[in-house]
Amino acid sequence: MPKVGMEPIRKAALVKATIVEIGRAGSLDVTVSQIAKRAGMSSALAHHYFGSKEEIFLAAMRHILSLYGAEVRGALHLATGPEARLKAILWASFSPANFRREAVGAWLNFWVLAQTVPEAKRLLAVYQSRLRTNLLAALRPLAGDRAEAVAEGLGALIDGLYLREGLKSGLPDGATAVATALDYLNSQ
Amino acid sequence: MPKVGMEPIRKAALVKATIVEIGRAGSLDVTVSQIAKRAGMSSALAHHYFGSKEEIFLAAMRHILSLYGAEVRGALHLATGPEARLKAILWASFSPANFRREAVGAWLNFWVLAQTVPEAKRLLAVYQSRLRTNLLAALRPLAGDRAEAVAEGLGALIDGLYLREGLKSGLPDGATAVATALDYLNSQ
DNA sequence: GTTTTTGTTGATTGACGAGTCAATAAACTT
DNA sequence: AAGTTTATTGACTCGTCAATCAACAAAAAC
Repeated sequence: MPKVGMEPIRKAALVKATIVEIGRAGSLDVTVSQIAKRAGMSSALAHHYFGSKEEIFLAAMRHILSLYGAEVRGALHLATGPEARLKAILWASFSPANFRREAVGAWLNFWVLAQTVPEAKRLLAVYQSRLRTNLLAALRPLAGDRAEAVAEGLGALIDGLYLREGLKSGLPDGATAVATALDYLNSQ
Repeated sequence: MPKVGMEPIRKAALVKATIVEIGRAGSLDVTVSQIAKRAGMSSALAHHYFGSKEEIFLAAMRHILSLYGAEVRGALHLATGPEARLKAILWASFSPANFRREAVGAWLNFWVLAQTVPEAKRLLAVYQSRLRTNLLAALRPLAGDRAEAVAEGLGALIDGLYLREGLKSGLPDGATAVATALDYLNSQ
């Protein structure tokens, strides 16, 4: 039943399945077969489209990062004024879409991937510097020359809250995370 | 040349080698053979003493955690007054011993391990609650009923700074990390 | 209507790695 | 001195998994 134009569909399914499987397993120890099975195809097909397991992982990482980026951009678009922009970034970071368990699990593992795979490191660096730029732009009118330091701290705080979320047993709780981050902000 | 009483020596060597190898590899994809080789013995001997790879990992994790705990306890012992105690915790967290690249790399990977291995999760939870208790005790005289929230934020901030350190290319820089955390504190 | 491109998979290869075993030997016990 | 415990390893088993291949099918191109 080979229909033409399957490539993007298959690829998207694989990316989605990869994120789910990594979230499930809690590690990168996920076989191509598992991923392919969840995406409803043979492992050979997964290799056919992506060439290697590493490429699959990288595509999944790009996807998560671009989802996050889109969400931030969208929220930023609606926000006027520095405070609103900061809030928008925080809400987007801890929005249900980014803060679901699978995504957080995947995120943590991409951090690990970045330790070994240069391309993963690059992607993460891009995300970090974008976050930093966004924070900085919103902070400068509020914090002046302390903006740099505050952005640094806030960035680390966001990552830390993510990290802890991955370990918690209960349900993800974006609201509390936002509250903690806002608390930090207000006092600066 | 079998001398008696090797067990603790061999185990210590394996634990040390495990941390180094995980730091090197940047992931838990480290073979028992690699670890054993670095520790100067055969992989069979490593299995003989620890039974399984997972046990080796857990022992390494316990070791790192107990090193950290000892350092905090030592620093806390010398500190008088809430501010000094907070500083002591921060200095210990980012001391050269805990903040060397291998240790940070290992730390990150233990986080991943905690996602799947219950015992690892337990160990990490113990560390987190101890940190929380220490912070809380020092914060209460300073921040009153806001202590809870501040401790939560500060804990996440410390983890986040660790996380980012693992990814950075340059040398570890504990001083800057402490400064960022102190900055957070002062403003609260 | 044949050739080429695209989609698809079952079977296979080749490597690697955790854990076991049998064997060897030194050191303690009685 | 015989027996037991501890230390130690090379060789082996058994499973797993990434990646490849050969083959088949449908659509598109020519």
